Amino acid sequence: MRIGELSEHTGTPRRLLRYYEEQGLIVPDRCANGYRDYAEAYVDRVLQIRGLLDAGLPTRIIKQILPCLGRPRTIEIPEATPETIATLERELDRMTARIRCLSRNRDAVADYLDAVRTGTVGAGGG
Amino acid sequence: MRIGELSEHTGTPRRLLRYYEEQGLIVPDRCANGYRDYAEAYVDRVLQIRGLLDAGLPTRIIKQILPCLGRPRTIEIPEATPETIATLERELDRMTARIRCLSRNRDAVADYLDAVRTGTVGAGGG
DNA sequence: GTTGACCCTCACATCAGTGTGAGGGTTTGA
DNA sequence: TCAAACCCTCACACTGATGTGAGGGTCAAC
Repeated sequence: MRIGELSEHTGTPRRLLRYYEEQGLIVPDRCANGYRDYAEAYVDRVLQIRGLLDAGLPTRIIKQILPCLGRPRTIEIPEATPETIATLERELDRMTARIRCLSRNRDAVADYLDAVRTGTVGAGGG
Repeated sequence: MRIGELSEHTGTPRRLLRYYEEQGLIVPDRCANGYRDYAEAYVDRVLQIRGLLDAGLPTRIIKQILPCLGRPRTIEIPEATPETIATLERELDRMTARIRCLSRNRDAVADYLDAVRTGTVGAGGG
């Protein structure tokens, strides 16, 4: 599919699809006329990229973790340099920390909203 | 405590402590000479702010969720305008989505690293 | 062969978070 | 009084993710 179609399917501006490519996150084929040609799988890939970006990961890191996602059975171990492994281990820790932080704060916000909705504050509601 | 001390305790550049203040995330007292004077509790607060920033939340949102954190028993319901409530509900959803996305990808990275470490790929390890 | 909807490559602009430094006051200690 | 180590307020600059537009090619429909 071409960039316009992918843009629609993923709700992502064309500009960003080109940007992700510039950052090496996606590498679409090219038609004879120079148009980008995306495989079907890029819909999920782009959605994943956007989710990770939204979660605070920079494109540089996303680029490194993308290769180990999506095909748990066909992991390409040979592609993993010791350097990449180290980066992944570091990022694994950071992601875990992020999840913990987000979870804690999410729960707190949820508790707050609960209290607001029931008009209750623990002080007895009055 | 003064800004230098808070900076040390939180590993946060002075510049950023001033920036967080500029964004309304923290509001230190001032000494007679104009120096900022931070209560002990700001250490945790700043750490929390940095965790949320790292998780992708912008200061604008952090500012809104901060008031409902830290004191689950003394929530100040009256401070919650309907607008704030709506924002919080929206952010709650987004945080949940972020957590899901991060968890899924975290697990995938963990699986990948596991496979690399055991030299196993399902293909038999080469 | 012209129009309109696509696509392309720049390239400048914006916003948030952060670095860095200029220019200057305060406090502490020799 | 002077120096060192703090603090202050600007203010410019960078990076990363994104918006926007200029200038121009491609292709299908008329």
